[in-house]
Amino acid sequence: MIREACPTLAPQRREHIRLLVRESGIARVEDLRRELKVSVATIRRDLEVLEEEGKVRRVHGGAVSTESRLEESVFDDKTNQFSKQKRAIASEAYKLIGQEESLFLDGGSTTLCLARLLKDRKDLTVVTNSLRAAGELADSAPRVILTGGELRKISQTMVGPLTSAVLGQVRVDKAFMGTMGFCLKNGLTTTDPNEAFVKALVMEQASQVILMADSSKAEKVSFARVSDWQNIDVLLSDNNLPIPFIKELNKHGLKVQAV
Amino acid sequence: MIREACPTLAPQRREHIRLLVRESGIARVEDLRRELKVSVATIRRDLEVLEEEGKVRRVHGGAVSTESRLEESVFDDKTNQFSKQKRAIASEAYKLIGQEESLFLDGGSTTLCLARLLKDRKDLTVVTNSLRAAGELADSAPRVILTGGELRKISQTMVGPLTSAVLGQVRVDKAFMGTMGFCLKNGLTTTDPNEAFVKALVMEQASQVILMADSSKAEKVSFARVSDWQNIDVLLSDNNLPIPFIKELNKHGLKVQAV
DNA sequence: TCAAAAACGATCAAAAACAATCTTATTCGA
DNA sequence: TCGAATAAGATTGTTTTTGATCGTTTTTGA
Repeated sequence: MIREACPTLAPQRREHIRLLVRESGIARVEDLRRELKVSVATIRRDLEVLEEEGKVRRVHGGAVSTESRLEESVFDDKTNQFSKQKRAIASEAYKLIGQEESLFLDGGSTTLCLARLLKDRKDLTVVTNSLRAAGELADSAPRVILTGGELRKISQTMVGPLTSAVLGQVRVDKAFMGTMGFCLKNGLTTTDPNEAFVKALVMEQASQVILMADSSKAEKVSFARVSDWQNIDVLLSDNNLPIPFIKELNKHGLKVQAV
Repeated sequence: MIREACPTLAPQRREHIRLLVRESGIARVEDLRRELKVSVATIRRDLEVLEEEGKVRRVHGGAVSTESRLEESVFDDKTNQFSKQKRAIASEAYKLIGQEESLFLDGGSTTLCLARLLKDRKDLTVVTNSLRAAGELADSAPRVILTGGELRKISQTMVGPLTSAVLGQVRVDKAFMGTMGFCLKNGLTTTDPNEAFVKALVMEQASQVILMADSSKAEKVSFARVSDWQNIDVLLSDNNLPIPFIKELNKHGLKVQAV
C-alpha cells in the first residue's frame, strides 16, 4: 500500500470535511474522497470522529450538516454537466506532463480543471497568471509561482506590463493555454489586449505550447489577436472539430488530439 | 554531531516553531524540519516542550496552534478568533487612507482584515503579495496588483527574487505591514528570510509605512530581520503596549497609535 | 418483493510518525 | 587540557494512520 507523503494532517482534513459539509449542507463520501484525495475508509473514519464531536450527522452515503436542516438537492452538478468535456480535455493534458517539469497554466476554466489534477504532484513547478489556479494550488504539493501584475477582475488573471517582469525571468517546459476563440485565419484570439500580450509572452518562454479548447471555441474570433498557429504545438479538444479544420492544422505541423 | 555554522539557540528555535505554528494554525513536523534545517528528533523534542508550555497542541504528524483552535478553517479562524483587536487595528488603519491612494497590503491576518474594509473603494489601487488579500479583493472595486513570485505555502504570500521584479516598478503612498514580532532592539522580525526581504523592499517603495501589530507581537523576536524602526512611520497596536516601549519609539520619531 | 448496486464495517498489511535509546559534538568549568 | 553536561543527530523498535479487501447491510429500481 503505497502511501505517499501525507500532505494534510488529520485534523486539518477533518476541518476541511466539516467546512465542505457545512457549506453545502450535505456531502457524499465519494465527493469528499475526490476532493481530499484519500480513501473512502479514511473519509468514513473522519466522519465517525466528526459525528462523535457533533460536527456533522452521518447518513447513508455521506453526511449532513447539523447546523442547517436542509434536504436541498445539492446534486446540482451544473459544473459537472458543463465541464465534462473540459475535464476530459484536462485529464488528457495531464498525461502530457512528465516528471519534474515546469508548467505554465493560463487562465480559464479548462486549465483550472487541469490545476485540480496537479495537486499531489510534488515534483512540478507551476507558473500561472490565474488567481483561481493559484488558489486551487495554494495548499497543494507543487511549487507555485505567480506572475504578478494587474488583476483583471473579469477573468481573474494577472495581466499587463508588470506581468512580463516575472515572465521574462522564467522558462517552462510546457505551457497549457486557453483561449476565447480560435480559427484558421486569425489563429488564437481573446477579449483583452493585455491578456493577449501575456499569452503571447508565455508562449515565447515555453518549450512546448499546448492549447486546451473545446470545439465551441472553434471558428470564433474575439477582439485581440494572441498568436497564429505556428506557435502552438498541440491542440487538445473534443471530437466535434470539423475534419477539414484538423487537416488544415496538421498541415501547420500541429498535433490535434480529440478526446 | 556536525552542527553547522551559526546554530540557532534552542529557545530561539522554539519561538520560531511557535510562530510558524501560529502563523498558519498548523504545521507538520516535516515542514518544520525543512524550514529550520534540523532533524525531526529535534523538532519533536521542541514540540514536546512547547506543548508542555501550552504553546501548541501536538497532533499526529505535527502540531496545531492552541490559540486558533483549528476547529475553523485555518485562516478564517485566525481572523475570527482573536480578531477583535485585529479588526479594531484594521479599522483604525482604514482611517489613514485618503482618496485615490495606492497602497501595499502585506500578508497576515491583520492586513487581511483591512483588505475586507477596502472592497467598495473604487478609487484605490492595492498592491499586495498576499494571495489571501488578493482573493478577498478579487471581486471588489479597487484596482489590484499582485507582486508575483514564489508562493510560500505556509503564509500564502509571494516571496523571493521574482517578487522584486514587480515591486521595483511600483510605488505606493502607504504600505500596511504585518510582522511576526517586534522589539526595540531588533526592530521587525519575521519567520522567513525571503519574506523579510520582500517586506524590506516594500518599505523602501512606500512614502509612508504603517505597521499593524497587536501587542502580543511586542518584544517577540523571530528568525529573520526585516527592518529597524527608522523605516516605520506609524505603529498601530492595541493599548496593551508597555508605556516605556511607546516612549522609546516616539524618540525614534514614530507615531504610536493604540486602539 | 426481489435482485443488483452501492455503501458500510471489520480486518489486515504497509508506510509514516513516533518514542526511547545510543552516539557524537560542543560548551563550560575545573 | 580534560571531562562532565548538554544538545543534536542517528538508530531501532513501537504505535498510529491509512488504504485495500471482503463479507454484510442498505438502498434502489424493476
